[in-house]
Order: sequence, then structure tokens, then C-alpha cells
Amino acid sequence: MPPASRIDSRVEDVIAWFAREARDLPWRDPGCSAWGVLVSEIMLQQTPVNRVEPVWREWMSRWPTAHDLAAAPQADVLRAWGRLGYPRRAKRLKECAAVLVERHGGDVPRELDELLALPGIGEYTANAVRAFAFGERAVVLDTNVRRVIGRAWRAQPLPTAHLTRAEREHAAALVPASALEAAAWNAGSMELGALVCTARRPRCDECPLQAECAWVAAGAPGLEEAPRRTQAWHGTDRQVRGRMMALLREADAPVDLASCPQLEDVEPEQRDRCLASLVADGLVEARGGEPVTYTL
DNA sequence: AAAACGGGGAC
DNA sequence: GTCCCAGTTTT
Repeated sequence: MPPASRIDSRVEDVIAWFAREARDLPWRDPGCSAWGVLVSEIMLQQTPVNRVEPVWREWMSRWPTAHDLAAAPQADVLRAWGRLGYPRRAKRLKECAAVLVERHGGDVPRELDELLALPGIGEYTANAVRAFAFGERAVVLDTNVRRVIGRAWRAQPLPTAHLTRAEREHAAALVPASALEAAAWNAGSMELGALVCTARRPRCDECPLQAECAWVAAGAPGLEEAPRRTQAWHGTDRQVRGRMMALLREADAPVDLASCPQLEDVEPEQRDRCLASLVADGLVEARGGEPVTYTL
């Protein structure tokens, strides 16, 4: 990563804003373990902070180390994950814990390629762990940071669907040379994107970059025309899978999901398809017998 | 390159 | 009710 030759005033302003406005989150506690940071990043991949925080606290109190999670029954792990969504993340986090125990003595590695080799960890999460768990000077590029840089530096209303090489290089050039400032920039630009420079309704009046923002200077164009990212929900396989997982989390015995009253409104074809996909994902276990029943 | 994958809160 | 939010893996 090429070092930032000179710190940008907008970067300085984000760092100063973050020093004032940073939320007090448990995984930002200096005493939080690298494992705790990794767990938080997996939970935060698709889920807002306010929903993650209580689950993270309970989770870390129950399984403080990778050894603890690796030894936990998957059903307990999926129940503790609760309604965070995308339960495959919980399964992969447990698998990740097992790999840490097998290959790294239960510790979280700090090398990028070793992090990328772990289940459930991609480019964003690997760099986030390096930055927030180890204080390394990493390029942490989630959609929040991409949006902040896109607007304040490049006058773009919203990031493109895919990260380009030029964008990655621009982001790398903005990361301050000092590890301490780099960490503040990485956390602060994410926080600014999450709280102020939001996608559809940015709070420019509260933004520390308002006077310096290239997009504001251009008149904040293009937001209305930008393509929406809505996904169907009602009646989708996604929703049915979620309902099935919720039933199994609350059950204390195997459930006959093919004919239970809570799923009467679901067509048999969709029910079977969703059950098969949950079993294929390794989230649900089919028990033989007549009728066939299911458990976590 | 595109599709699959939850769920809750704001309006 | 409708819209918004978003990283990793699989195809």
C-alpha cells in the first residue's frame, strides 16, 4: 500500500469529528480481544450496530475465545445468533473458530492472506480486522467509506456496484501514514458514512466535510436518479427460510416443518425447496422417520 | 458478472 | 405498506 504523502484536510476533519462523535461500542474498547473484533465484524457485515451490540455482548460472554466457539454445538450458536439475519454467517463464524484453533493456536492472524483464507472473511473484513484489532495501516473499504470518498473527493452521489482498481488506489492514498491516524481515519470514515453521509438521506448540515465536499459543491446531484437496490421480500424463499429458522430456534424438539400450522400458507413446492436449501447449507438437519422432522 | 442470502427500522 | 441498508460465497 503506497503511503499517503501528505494528509488531506478532509481526512484530518474526519479524524477530528470522529474524536468527538465516535459511538462508545464494546468492540472499540482497547481491551477488546482480536477475536472480539473479528466477531463484531462478521456480525456487522449486513446488520446495523444497534442490533448487533446486545447479541455481541451475550455472545462474547458465552464464548470469549475461538476455542470456546469451536467447541460449541452449532444449534446453540444459531440460537445465539438469533434474528441478526443471514445465519450462514453464524455457521461460518463457528467454522472460522475451528480453523483458528487448528491452524493458528486459537489466535487471530494479522497477515492479510491468512485472514482471507478464513471462512466468512473477505477483503473488507480481513482489512477491518487488521485495522481495528491490530492497529495495522490497512485500507478498510466498506460501502460507507466508498460513499464518503466518492462524495467528498469525487462528487459522486453513490458508489458503483463494484470496487474498481482506481478506487482502491485512491482510498489507499488517503490513508494517513501514521498507524494511529490511519486507524482513526478508517473507523471515522465508516462512522461518518453510517451516521451522517448516508446513502439516500445524507445529513449534510451535520457533516464536518460540508464546506469541503466536492459533491455538495456540485449541488448534491444525482441522488434521485440513482438506481434503487430494493429486493423482493414477501413470499420469497428468503422469507420462508427465515421463518423456518425462527421456528427451529424456538423449538426444543424436532419439528415437522412439512406440515406445521405456522407454514400452512406456504406452497408445498416452496416449502420443500426451502427445506432442501437449508439442509444443503448445513443449517438444518433432517431426521429420518415418518413424518420427517427437522432440527438445527 | 450475477445471483443468493435476513430482518428490522424509518417514513 | 414501501423503501433503505450491504459483504461473502456460489454459480
